[in-house]
Amino acid sequence: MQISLRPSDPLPLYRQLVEQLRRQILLGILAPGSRIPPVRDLAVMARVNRNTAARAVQALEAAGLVCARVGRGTFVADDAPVRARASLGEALDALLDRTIDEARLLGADLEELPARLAARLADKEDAR
Amino acid sequence: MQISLRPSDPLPLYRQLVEQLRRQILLGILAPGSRIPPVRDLAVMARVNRNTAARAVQALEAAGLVCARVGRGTFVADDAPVRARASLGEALDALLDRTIDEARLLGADLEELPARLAARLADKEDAR
Amino acid sequence: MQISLRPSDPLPLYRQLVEQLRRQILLGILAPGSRIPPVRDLAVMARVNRNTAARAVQALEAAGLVCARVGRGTFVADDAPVRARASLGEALDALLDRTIDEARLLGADLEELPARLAARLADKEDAR
Amino acid sequence: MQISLRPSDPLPLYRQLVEQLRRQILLGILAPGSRIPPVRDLAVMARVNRNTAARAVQALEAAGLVCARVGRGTFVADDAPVRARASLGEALDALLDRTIDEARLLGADLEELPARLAARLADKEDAR
DNA sequence: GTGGTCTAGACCACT
DNA sequence: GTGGTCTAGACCACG
Repeated sequence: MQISLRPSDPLPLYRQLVEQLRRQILLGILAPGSRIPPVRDLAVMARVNRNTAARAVQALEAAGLVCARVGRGTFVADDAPVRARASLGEALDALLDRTIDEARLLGADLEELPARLAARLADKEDAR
Repeated sequence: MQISLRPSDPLPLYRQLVEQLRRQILLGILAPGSRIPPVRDLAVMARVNRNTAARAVQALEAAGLVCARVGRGTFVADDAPVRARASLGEALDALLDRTIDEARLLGADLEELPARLAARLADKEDAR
Repeated sequence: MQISLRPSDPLPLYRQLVEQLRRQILLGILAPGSRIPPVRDLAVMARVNRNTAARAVQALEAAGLVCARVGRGTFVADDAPVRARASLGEALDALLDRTIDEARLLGADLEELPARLAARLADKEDAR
Repeated sequence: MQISLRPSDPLPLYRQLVEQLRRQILLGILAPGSRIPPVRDLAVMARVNRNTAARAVQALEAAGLVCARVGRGTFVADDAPVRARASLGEALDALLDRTIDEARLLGADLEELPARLAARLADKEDAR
């Protein structure tokens, strides 16, 4: 299991960590009932302050994806994949809505937006 | 000329103001050589403190879109439309890049992204 | 008699006007005892607000280069050339001192400064 | 590290601070990757309000000399020395151009200017 | 009335 | 404790 964050990203580190972990759950890398690494280890893996890692885990627990048992560790909830999948769609739509709002604020032509996004994606693939 | 800011938006007020003004310049509502409203008036229009409005105008000046003359007022630069258009493209690409990065972080299928964005746009149009 | 100001210059317009007039006195274009143009005419010549022209004349009077007689006009003082010449040297040294201080603040190598100034002058001549 | 500002200087305090910090970077006192003092500390050192210090740091960030991370601090950019050196040359030429323009306005003989500047520098050294 | 600077003090999100 | 934003109110030089 590997975690890679981008410190320069405007998205806070703990939020990036949340998304990474949710993704692992979504992809089944972290299976329901399995134990996730302790906060200290997460912090080391993500090269992040312990508090930052703890905050991410708390967010996951608040979202019901994970369940912390004092003294034993934190475990992936049984219905985590379902929740994760549902929340992925929601999160994605919310993200796109924010993108649309910002683009409108910039004065862009919204019709062109999907094409431009596709072009941008193609650019990134080429850069690989 | 009207200005509407959303105080709850994560984008700071002064940045929202910058974008609104840049858009007016881009659309030619504020023509090159014309005078933009004094900072004090902008502040009233946008319902923000004078300093906040001043900060936005100073950002515009730093971007070369506008030229401020103490005691006389602030004027739209002659090459403002060109600069504004160029910076719109940059801002838009930066926005889309951020969107792509966040979507990847969420674990989304990037291929689907443009289609989903288009669908989201259509939804918003229908809601009108 | 012609006056040319640069509105974009950081030096305020009225100060530029003062220097232009002082120079005219220094060069004898405006002779001792002669009448200088009324503020209104100066304002037109310099393409400046009347208040700005008035301010410049007041500054000249405060410096003793000029003497205003209500109802009759403003006249160049008898000792104006002497004063103007003396103040030129002072003003020049003050200017250079300011330049040195700023260059030091910037972290520049002061030894190089005169040579760089000479180079800059040569550049400007070539541009002619 | 010490900071000394002159409140009576026509150059605004925050600009003076910018120059002081840029100089430290230029001279390598603040090395690339190193952390600069927190805004609150800078404010105390420079005896200015926190906002004034913050404004200076933000200007440095806008110039790409420094990178601010909320909650972590502000760090000298890797390419800061290069940028700083480049901008020093520009700033110096701009300063000398302003000096030339003002001297011309004063009615001075521009040929003499470099020599006079050198003399003024020698005077200052003797005064030491 | 114009833009610009500065202070003071508050609140926020992030580490 | 870190940087960032915002308000409020003052003062300044310039036109």
